[in-house]
Amino acid sequence: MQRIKLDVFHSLFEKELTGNEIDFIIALTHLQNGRGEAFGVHYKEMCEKMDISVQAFYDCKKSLAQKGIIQVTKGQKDYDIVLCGNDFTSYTDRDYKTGNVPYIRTNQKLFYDVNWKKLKPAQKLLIMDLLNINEAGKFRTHRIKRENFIKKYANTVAEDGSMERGLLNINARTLQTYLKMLKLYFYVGIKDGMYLITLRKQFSEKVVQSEHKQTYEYLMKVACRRNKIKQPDQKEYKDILQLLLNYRKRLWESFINPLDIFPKMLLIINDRVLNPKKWIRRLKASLFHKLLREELGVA
DNA sequence: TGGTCTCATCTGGTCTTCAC
DNA sequence: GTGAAGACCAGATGAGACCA
Repeated sequence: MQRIKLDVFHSLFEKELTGNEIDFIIALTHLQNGRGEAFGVHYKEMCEKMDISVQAFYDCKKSLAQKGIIQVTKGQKDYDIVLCGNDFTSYTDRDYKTGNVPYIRTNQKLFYDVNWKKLKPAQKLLIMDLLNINEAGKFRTHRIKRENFIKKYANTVAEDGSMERGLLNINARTLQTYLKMLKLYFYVGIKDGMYLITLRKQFSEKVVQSEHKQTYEYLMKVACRRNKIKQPDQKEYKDILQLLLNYRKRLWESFINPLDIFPKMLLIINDRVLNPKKWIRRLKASLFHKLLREELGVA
């Protein structure tokens, strides 16, 4: 589920995040299921995905947990990470059709752009907020009075002399410099004291067409790593992946974690081998199907 | 079974960047 | 120009894997 709920996103403005922390959250949304759970997050994969150092991974994980943005559970060689509040299970298909699900998609080309990594945290949050506004407006030009734009994002002085904090907690001059950067991703113009901001079409395109397929492909990868299945049979692999996609709705409605089925499958395959070190570690789609149906209570 | 190697994780320090 | 914070590097340590 490559998306982040709008209220979760809005809460990020208060958390004083670093650039890497924002990228960490976005990377998590690429791995998470509909409950905001990312199982089997491995430091090496995240380092490669985000192009960060190993230390940066641990710094981000620790810091985001301390800020209450994620909940981390240590696995054997990886982590199960929950992006707090990013649970989409309460929404129905009808909610999506009627547009009652407020969220930001994170599978757009914008987030994979080479310049994205170089941006400052406040710049990333500004872009994401404007992206959301543009999407909500069906990519029509966003119009906002210059003074309102500054008041919304930058710190300003109120009439009584007190400081009013903007969303980005920066001064107006800094915000002005950010406008140059905004032009990377948006057409930005000013007319009659109004900013006209439109997302460049090429950055709104999806990188991954099927979110569900990507979610379950990742799950398969984690299952093989955790169960030490080093060279899985490709046919069995594809069959199990297809099973997971076929049973997606039932899995969605239940609290069954498909990852729990893989060790059970290995246990049955090796029922006569007492020493797990001597187990034959392979996938068997027919057996997986049987166990999955049992777990789901399907006759 | 014990020695060796590799991997995962953490700590402390330094360098770099950037807002003011 | 400066101070603060982010990002990264080097090294230490412990756990587990591997092999003779």
